[in-house]
Amino acid sequence: MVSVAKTQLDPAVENPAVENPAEETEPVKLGRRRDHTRDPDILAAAVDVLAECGYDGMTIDMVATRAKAGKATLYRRWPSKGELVIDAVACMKNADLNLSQLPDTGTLRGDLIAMIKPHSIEDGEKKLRVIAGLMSLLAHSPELAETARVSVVEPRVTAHRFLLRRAVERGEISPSCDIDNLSTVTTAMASMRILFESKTIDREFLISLIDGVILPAAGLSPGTGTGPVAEPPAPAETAVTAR
Amino acid sequence: MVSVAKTQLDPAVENPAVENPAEETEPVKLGRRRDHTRDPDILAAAVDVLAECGYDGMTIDMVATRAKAGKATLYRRWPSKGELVIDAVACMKNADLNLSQLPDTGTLRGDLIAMIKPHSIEDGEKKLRVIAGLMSLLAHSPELAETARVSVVEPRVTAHRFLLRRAVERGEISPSCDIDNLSTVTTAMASMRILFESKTIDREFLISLIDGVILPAAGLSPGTGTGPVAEPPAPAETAVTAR
DNA sequence: TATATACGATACTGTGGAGTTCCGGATCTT
DNA sequence: AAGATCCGGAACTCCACAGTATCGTATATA
Repeated sequence: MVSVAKTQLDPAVENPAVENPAEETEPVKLGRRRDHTRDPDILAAAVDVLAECGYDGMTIDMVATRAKAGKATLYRRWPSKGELVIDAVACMKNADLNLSQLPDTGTLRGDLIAMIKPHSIEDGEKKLRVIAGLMSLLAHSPELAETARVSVVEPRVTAHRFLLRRAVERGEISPSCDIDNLSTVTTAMASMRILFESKTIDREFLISLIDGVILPAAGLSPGTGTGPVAEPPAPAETAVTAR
Repeated sequence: MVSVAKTQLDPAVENPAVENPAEETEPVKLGRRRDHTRDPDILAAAVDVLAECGYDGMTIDMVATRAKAGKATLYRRWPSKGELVIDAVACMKNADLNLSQLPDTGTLRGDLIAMIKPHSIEDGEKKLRVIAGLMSLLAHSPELAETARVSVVEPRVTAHRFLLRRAVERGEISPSCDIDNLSTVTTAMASMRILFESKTIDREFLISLIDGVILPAAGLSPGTGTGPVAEPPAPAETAVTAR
């Protein structure tokens, strides 16, 4: 169940101007052309339904109705429910976490706190609910699992890794820190909270993770302000290049 | 879908000797009696199928066949698929993590490492796969969500919390440590790894969590306990016990 | 022995949803 | 204009599965 996604990714099939000489002959283009401006609406509707009902609870009719489209329209664009879902999950990626317009406050704690934004939290919760809804498929569909990971988990972990590496370069924390694990902790703990405990993520929880886990594990003791108040039990031996 | 579980928990309905005077009249007990020694087999079969196929992929026939039982037998004992699943999830709890026969090596690191057992890892992975298979239901069934949490997450977090508290009482780590978050980190990270990354849990990963996250966050530099230390990128100044 | 229930096995019923087809109308090419 | 394809909408087919009923057999009470 659920095989390969290709729609949305191969403009040659849709664009009349492009023709692959060695490809299967795309004979002509006659009649009314497909309105691709509707694709995002349909995919967004699919994401909404996925978040609410999960994969098995979602029906094509639900998606079509919510997108104010006909069922046949959906099947004209995606060959099956599974492929529609794969595209829907993949299109969740966009979001906001652009590689390097991340906060740069000068301290790791400042950066981590600056990443706490209500919009980002809400967005993350919804995406996690989508993942939860199709989690039973992930074990049997490595492709979907990878798509989900890249869309939801990967961007957040990458952002944290970036901030941690910069803190190392800045000399704020030791290079011997376990960057890989530390950059995953917040996402893992937030996932646990949403998926298993049915709680929501709030600012207080995220700050408790920063001050109670990440910063101490990085060798920093949390200060009250934005600045680093390094006061570990053992004196830090690393080169303290205060920015 | 999926309502209340009561089977297995009310011996009065099954035991001929017990009769509730104000209850519904249990008239008599005639004919062949139900063989309750089969219950565990059926529930175990249900857990197996759940782990492999998820809730929606699981059929009653699969469970009956695997348990070498008849479909009617299952419906004689559980009124619906949903209630069977609730009981199956609840019966995963037993396991091994008895409250206080946990390791006591004298050091936090020793205790945490002593908790790493192949059997426990394998058991945890299977249970997580079960949870993954019915995760889309958890959002709509708080009862099932709580049952799952109590069966899978709660015991492990509680065990870690116990070890951390003992380390505080022992004076090994500071009472100001964020015990609640730290006792959840390992389970959260392991869940992330299995559910999102389709990786397995191994000893190396768990030790890297202990030495890279938990102990540093608790204010301990790794190497004070027994056993090998996870290899950090930078030269460790601690006693290098090359295994 | 007569009666009643549990057992595994199998056949049956009912329903919900994936996927298909057809419709009247709109939009494109030639 | 003619023909082809799109659109939203609705009716349709097909099938898998939850749940029920039945059968021959086994095990219980009275």
